[in-house]
Amino acid sequence: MASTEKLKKYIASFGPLPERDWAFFVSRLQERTFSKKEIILRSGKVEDHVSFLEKGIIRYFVEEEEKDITFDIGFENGFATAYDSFLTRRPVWYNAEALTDVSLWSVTYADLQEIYAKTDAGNLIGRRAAEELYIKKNKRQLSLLKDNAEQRYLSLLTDYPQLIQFIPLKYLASYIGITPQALSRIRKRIGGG
Amino acid sequence: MASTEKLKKYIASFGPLPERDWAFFVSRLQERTFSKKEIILRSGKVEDHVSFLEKGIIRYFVEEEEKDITFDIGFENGFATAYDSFLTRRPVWYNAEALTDVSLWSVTYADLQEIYAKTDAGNLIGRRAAEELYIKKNKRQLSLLKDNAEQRYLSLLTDYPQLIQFIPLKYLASYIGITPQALSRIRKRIGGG
DNA sequence: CGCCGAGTTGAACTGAATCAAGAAACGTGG
DNA sequence: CCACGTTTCTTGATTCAGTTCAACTCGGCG
Repeated sequence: MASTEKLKKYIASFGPLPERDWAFFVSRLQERTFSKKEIILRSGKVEDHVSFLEKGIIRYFVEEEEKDITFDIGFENGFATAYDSFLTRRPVWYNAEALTDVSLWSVTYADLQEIYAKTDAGNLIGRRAAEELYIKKNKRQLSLLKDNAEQRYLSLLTDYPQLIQFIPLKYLASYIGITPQALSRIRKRIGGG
Repeated sequence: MASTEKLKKYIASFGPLPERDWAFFVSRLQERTFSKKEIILRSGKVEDHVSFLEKGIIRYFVEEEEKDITFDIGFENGFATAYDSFLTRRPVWYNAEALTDVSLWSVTYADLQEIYAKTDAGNLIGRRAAEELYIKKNKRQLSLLKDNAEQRYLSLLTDYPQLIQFIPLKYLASYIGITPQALSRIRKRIGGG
């Protein structure tokens, strides 16, 4: 029973969004919900959706020998998809898991092609999603190169203060690129958390 | 007087490429050349091209206090662009510099829109470029999280054995995320290079 | 020639990994 | 709702990869 209001506001912030385009877009949207710990996309599958993360947190991880690595985290109010697989139609080599109850507004690959063909706003949305995902990776790459672990943790704190409390320390640590022990010590050192 | 053969072969490898589409695409291509150490894109400008890197090596770097950080390297036979700026039409906050003499096949933003509108293959090309850039970032992100400096250097060696010899050690070190001293020692330790 | 930036090497230091053990939190079944 | 086992988190001790500071070499270029 969720509404598409948040998504509409988000998309409208990119540029003009004719009511007609929006209506067509909405007609192709499907709501998908997942409960905490549920796997959203499993390694070996092809990603068939671009989704707006209406509610919840998603982690993307690869399974390495002994431990797995959380290389990306999707926060609410942004796009979420295994974009490389979505574009190439080839299987993903990583997994996506709901860290909390999650609610998505999704369009399938086929529907998106139709949206591209029939609306101007569709192209804007598609391109903007691509850009958002790309920019996020770019920012993170730079942060991994120039910031130390503590600075990366503090950035997360300032960017998503309400959200990181729902993420188990071990996943945050992996995302930051350090061990759980090290993150535990950072938290102790800097106080509040 | 370069030819577009390499580019054609590259694009044809993505999927079917009708001669008509290719011809239209080529009509919008412009060759751009830069000599070693020349700045290709300066911080504050808007990226107006998506380019195929026909020949040469490009480094992308941010200027930090005292030293700068090479966060990306473009190698020949792949797409090269400041994709975030290209999509958003907003200024870049980093620089692109030719590490060797560089030769590019470029399309402008405006021309690419026309190519999208008038050809099917255009969409394929645009999407594939996006995907290539995204995948590269994804791979690198994972590598920064799970590999140590020596492994990252070895990956570079195996991926671009002929090319890394043209890149000054200090830029490679920055790209890997370590100091020049540390890379110098890694090279000594592992022998060849 | 002498200068200058790039690379090398050494020594001391530091942030984070690893190994290990105990404490807290969490989920499941009774 | 409690008891149990399992997972997650914390804390300590030790080790290690990479930084920093510093001196020296090398090669190109005025």
